Amino acid sequence: MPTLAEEHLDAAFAALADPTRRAIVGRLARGDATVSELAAPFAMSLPGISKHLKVLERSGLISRRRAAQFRPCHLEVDALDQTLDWITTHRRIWDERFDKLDAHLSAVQSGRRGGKDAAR
Amino acid sequence: MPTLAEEHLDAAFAALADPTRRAIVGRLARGDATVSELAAPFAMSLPGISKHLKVLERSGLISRRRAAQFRPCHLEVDALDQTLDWITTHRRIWDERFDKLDAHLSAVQSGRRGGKDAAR
DNA sequence: CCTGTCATTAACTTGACAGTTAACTAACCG
DNA sequence: CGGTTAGTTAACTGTCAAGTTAATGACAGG
Repeated sequence: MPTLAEEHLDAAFAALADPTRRAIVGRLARGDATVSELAAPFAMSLPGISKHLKVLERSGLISRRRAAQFRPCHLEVDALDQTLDWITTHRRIWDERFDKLDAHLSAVQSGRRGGKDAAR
Repeated sequence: MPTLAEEHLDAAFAALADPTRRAIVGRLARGDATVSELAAPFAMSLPGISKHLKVLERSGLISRRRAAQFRPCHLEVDALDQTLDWITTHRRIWDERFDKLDAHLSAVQSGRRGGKDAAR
């Protein structure tokens, strides 16, 4: 039973797994842009870009509004932050693991009291 | 022509897009583990887990060694950091955009000199 | 050496996604 | 109204990934 946050991470990470979409996110980090503006750097049909934008929108990473015949795209930085949070959290857990190992080694070096849990 | 780093990001983000694989990474952040240990929490066949591990390994997020008939898995935190770097970089670009906007607004408020670049 | 344990490979099914072209919708502009 | 610009939807193709079961490899230990 995946939580809602989990499902959102699925979509956000999957969206970021494509280089075209990462480039689009990179562009939008500098400010909103229309579909044509976003498409310009790529040797890809407009429908192709449109699909990428739909993927990004479903993932919550971008939103779109209507302005005349344009559809300006906007980076939703909160969604990006959720992916950031997941990674930093687990990165931190990893670091804490080393802290514990260091503490253990220090204890062993000074106290010299048994080697339980040394290696699996 | 995607750079090597780009390709690696493709694989790393794609690997993290799956909840099972994220859970495996989460487990490995707490320390190395064998395939069976990693598989235990999941209602999935062992070959299924094996495939996920292969995806994680190809992405560079984990490595495996051999110890008797076990294949202990190890989190490669550098690969995780690369994804972290990509996101933080673009997150920072986004923040700087606001800085510029603020500067612009301040300038407008004090100096009152023309509205170039107001909206696209 | 043969049996059990740990794990992978093989073969297959199913479903999703990237990309295309062609056709369509929506809105401005003259 | 008709044309133009901006973008999406439809239909189709090819590729790749997730999951399964069944068979196979690698190693420890009596």
